[in-house]
Amino acid sequence: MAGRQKIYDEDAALNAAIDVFWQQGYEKASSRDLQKAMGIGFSSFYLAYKGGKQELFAKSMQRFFTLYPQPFLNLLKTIDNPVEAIRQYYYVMTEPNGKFSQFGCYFSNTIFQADENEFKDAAAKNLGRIADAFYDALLRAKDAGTINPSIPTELWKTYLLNLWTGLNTTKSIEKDQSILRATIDFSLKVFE
Amino acid sequence: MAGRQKIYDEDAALNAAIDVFWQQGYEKASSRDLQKAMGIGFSSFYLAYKGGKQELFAKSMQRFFTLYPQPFLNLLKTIDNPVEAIRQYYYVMTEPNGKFSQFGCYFSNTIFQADENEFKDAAAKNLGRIADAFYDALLRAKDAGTINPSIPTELWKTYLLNLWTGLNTTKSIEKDQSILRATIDFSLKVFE
DNA sequence: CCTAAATTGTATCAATTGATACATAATTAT
DNA sequence: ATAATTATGTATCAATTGATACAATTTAGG
Repeated sequence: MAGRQKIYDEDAALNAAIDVFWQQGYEKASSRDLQKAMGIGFSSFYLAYKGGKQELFAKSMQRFFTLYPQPFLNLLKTIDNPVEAIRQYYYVMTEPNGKFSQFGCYFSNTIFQADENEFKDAAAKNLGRIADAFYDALLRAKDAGTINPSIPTELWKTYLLNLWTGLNTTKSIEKDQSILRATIDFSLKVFE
Repeated sequence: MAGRQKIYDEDAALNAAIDVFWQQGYEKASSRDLQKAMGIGFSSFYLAYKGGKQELFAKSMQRFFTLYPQPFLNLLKTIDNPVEAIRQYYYVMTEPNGKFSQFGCYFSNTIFQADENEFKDAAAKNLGRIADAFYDALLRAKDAGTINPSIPTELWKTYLLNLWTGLNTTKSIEKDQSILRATIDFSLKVFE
């Protein structure tokens, strides 16, 4: 393995790219924006990501899932009261200074903003994985008698997805944090 | 008033522009795409819309409201059972071959896709106008004893907005029309 | 008819886009 | 040391963007 050493940190660069895509979306994030944020030039960019912006975005979305939803989904497996945990997860969309309320949901944004159907499908699949994990945790709580849902089992995933994806837009219309949280609370009551 | 006569129909051209913006969003709809759909050239385009794409979009969004939500909001004022009417309105998002399910909600899309905050705010305001009309109709029905809502009055608008804006994304994840409709039905039960 | 006003068609502009070419620099194996 | 290999910096490409210039065309009023 001869050759010059990398002058930049690959992980740090990818994390920087995630934030650029998160803020601007796939189409609006230009390759120059990305390179600037990643602290690298054209040559290093296309050497590391031969597929260019497309390849970078695919890896970026993959790591986003690993960084943000995945730890929570793992936690959810060990928790007795999933409704309360899910509520806190949804609350992050209402925190005025958080990345989620400012940039929105990475996956929902992608479904809206990306041209390539490949990315839309991948984003939808990631949201589906989250809904699946929510479903599993709630089903365990129901079987254990911790919760007594009044909503039919077959609607759980879509109902929870719709609450989350809705918040992603609604937060731009309704700025009052307490109203948003009250709407989350009310919507989640059907699981208690 | 001397001068050459317009060779194209202004209303038809604006309607064509609406569909282009609806399908592609403000940023992705290029001025050439718009001109082609409108059946006019550069000169006529910038003569009719001196503000260019921005002015055309502003007028397009205005007319969209007049063409689609407005007639329904007028109808809502004359109706005894607003919940059933609102349900049907929400159902359009689940019709596989309809413009709404294919292109999504014009206003929600704009909030996600437009760069200019001016357009995001205008889109949010339009959604607010719809929510206001829903609120008024439901309040009348409650006062008349037609419905017996179990959701606090102060959450009505946000709850209804969230259901609608959520569907705009959720329909891309959950393709089963019957599940989508069942979710709408279940969510609207709190007003009955 | 003729002139001023309004509309249209074509060519073109500067800026930005994603991406590549190519020379230079640094590192390791032989 | 020298060759092979990897990384970097700069210049540049073709395509597309929103927008303008300008001449040609059509129409109404005098």
